[in-house]
Amino acid sequence: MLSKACKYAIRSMLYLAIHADGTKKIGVNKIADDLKTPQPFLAKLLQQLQRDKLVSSMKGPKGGFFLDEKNKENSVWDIVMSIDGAAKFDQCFLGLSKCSDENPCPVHSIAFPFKQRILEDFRDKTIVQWAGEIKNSGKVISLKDIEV
Amino acid sequence: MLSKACKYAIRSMLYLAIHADGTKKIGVNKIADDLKTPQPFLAKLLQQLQRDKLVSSMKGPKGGFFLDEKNKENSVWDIVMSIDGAAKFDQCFLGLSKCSDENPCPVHSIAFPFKQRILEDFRDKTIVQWAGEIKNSGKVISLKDIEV
DNA sequence: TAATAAAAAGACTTTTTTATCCTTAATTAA
DNA sequence: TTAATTAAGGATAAAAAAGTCTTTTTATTA
Repeated sequence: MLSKACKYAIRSMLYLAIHADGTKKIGVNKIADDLKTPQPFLAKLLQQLQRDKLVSSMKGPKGGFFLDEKNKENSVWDIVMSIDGAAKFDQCFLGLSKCSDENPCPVHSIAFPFKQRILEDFRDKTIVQWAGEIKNSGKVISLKDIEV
Repeated sequence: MLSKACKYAIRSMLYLAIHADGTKKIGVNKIADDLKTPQPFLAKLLQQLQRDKLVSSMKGPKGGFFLDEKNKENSVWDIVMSIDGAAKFDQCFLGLSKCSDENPCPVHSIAFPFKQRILEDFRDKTIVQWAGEIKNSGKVISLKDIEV
């Protein structure tokens, strides 16, 4: 559904939304370390996101990545588009090239509502909103990875 | 979630459940053609399923693949296990190595019920049951692919 | 202004997944 | 019993995804 690349990207962006801002930037090393993602690979992804104006960066000492006010108003869906593209996400669970309410695969009735629900969340909530929910949730919602 | 290989495998098996039996076997060429899957690749998959006793086959003219009574009592989950393995299916939507109710990723609350639901269906329904539902459903449920 | 720290960029490598090809074995029917 | 047909098996190839390395650019601070 989502490539590893895209999963890394989404987690990094939410991580930045929570931990970084214009005055406190965070470098790839730190991010990759916390999220347990391959460092140079993540660097590539952040570069890509930066090109698409989804994340901001500064070179040099005290430099790093952060989200400016505009970046924060983007959605998780924008990240998916930048890394995987829309087509990748919107695929039939059983691989039919044309799977719809009229022409459903055997699991369409289960898979479609789920995809819709995730899609809504991804498309309609801004990154700050996500970050807020993560921070204020009673549960300890994870972005950092704990290897098992 | 599921590899292409696994999607091809599931569709072929349901296809066989509906269209073949001990007296009418179907060859890979016909299956691959209807399902629009790469023929030699599908052959490999059916071989694998045959080794795991999920599908039956006969060589020679009038030979081909079919499901015997035992095969029909297997589940779609058995196919997933044979081709992808359980681990592949049960992965966190955002890639956390440990994602659970106690340690949820930001989309766990949406993704988990979906995975459970699919898993139940895959595990608890036999292949004949699937086939029956597909045949008797009001809708035209697709296994064959129509390229767009 | 020099040293340093960090991102940007591009080329490259490795691994995984998907897909093909070729030879052998089994079965059927003429 | 021979020709035809179809699966089984193994080796290989191609494509995609994941990951690394090296050099260049930009900013900071001493």
